[in-house]
Amino acid sequence: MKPDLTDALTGARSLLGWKLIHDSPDGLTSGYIVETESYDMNDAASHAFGGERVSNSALFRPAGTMYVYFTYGMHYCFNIVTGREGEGQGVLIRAIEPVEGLDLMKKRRNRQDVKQLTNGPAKLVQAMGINKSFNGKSVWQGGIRLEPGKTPEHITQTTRIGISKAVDLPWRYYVTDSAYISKR
DNA sequence: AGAGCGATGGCCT
DNA sequence: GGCCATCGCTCTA
Repeated sequence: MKPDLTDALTGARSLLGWKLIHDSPDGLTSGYIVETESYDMNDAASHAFGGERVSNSALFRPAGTMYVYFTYGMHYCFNIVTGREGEGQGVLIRAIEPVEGLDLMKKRRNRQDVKQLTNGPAKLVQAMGINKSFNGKSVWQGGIRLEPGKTPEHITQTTRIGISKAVDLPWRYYVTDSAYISKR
């Protein structure tokens, strides 16, 4: 059983509710995906805009490839590639609801408040122990993986966060009732 | 509740 | 040199 990663829009919606799991040497952490954003190659806000380069090449691999990038000099963010190889599209995972490994998440984040552990793209990456070494690898082959979670009751669609181009595209999705999203 | 801002480094022009 | 798909702290209200 897999989420529908046919394209970035479908993928962003389909991934909501799926359980993201990282079985690391330090322990297992997991959470339900509650907030996502779509990006594609024809989208000026996307890292894929302008075509493939060394830094964004993972985005041009097959659906299910992970794209992990470094930004603001200190943070990493995590995407799941959608579409076909060469299309340069994907879904940014912006927030998850913590499920397993809460103590480990607190330690990695150096925060105790459960609602502050994973309610942002760089926060969940830190809490889950995701790093650059996963860039280019696939969610279908171990390490970080997806399992069916719980189907969201209601989904809100709105504009994306933290971008300066294509700001009006409503390509952000979140589980309406979730207490673990980055922004309402 | 919301605005402002510093941290910090890779990448593009 | 300037820009970032961010975060957490501080200040004002």
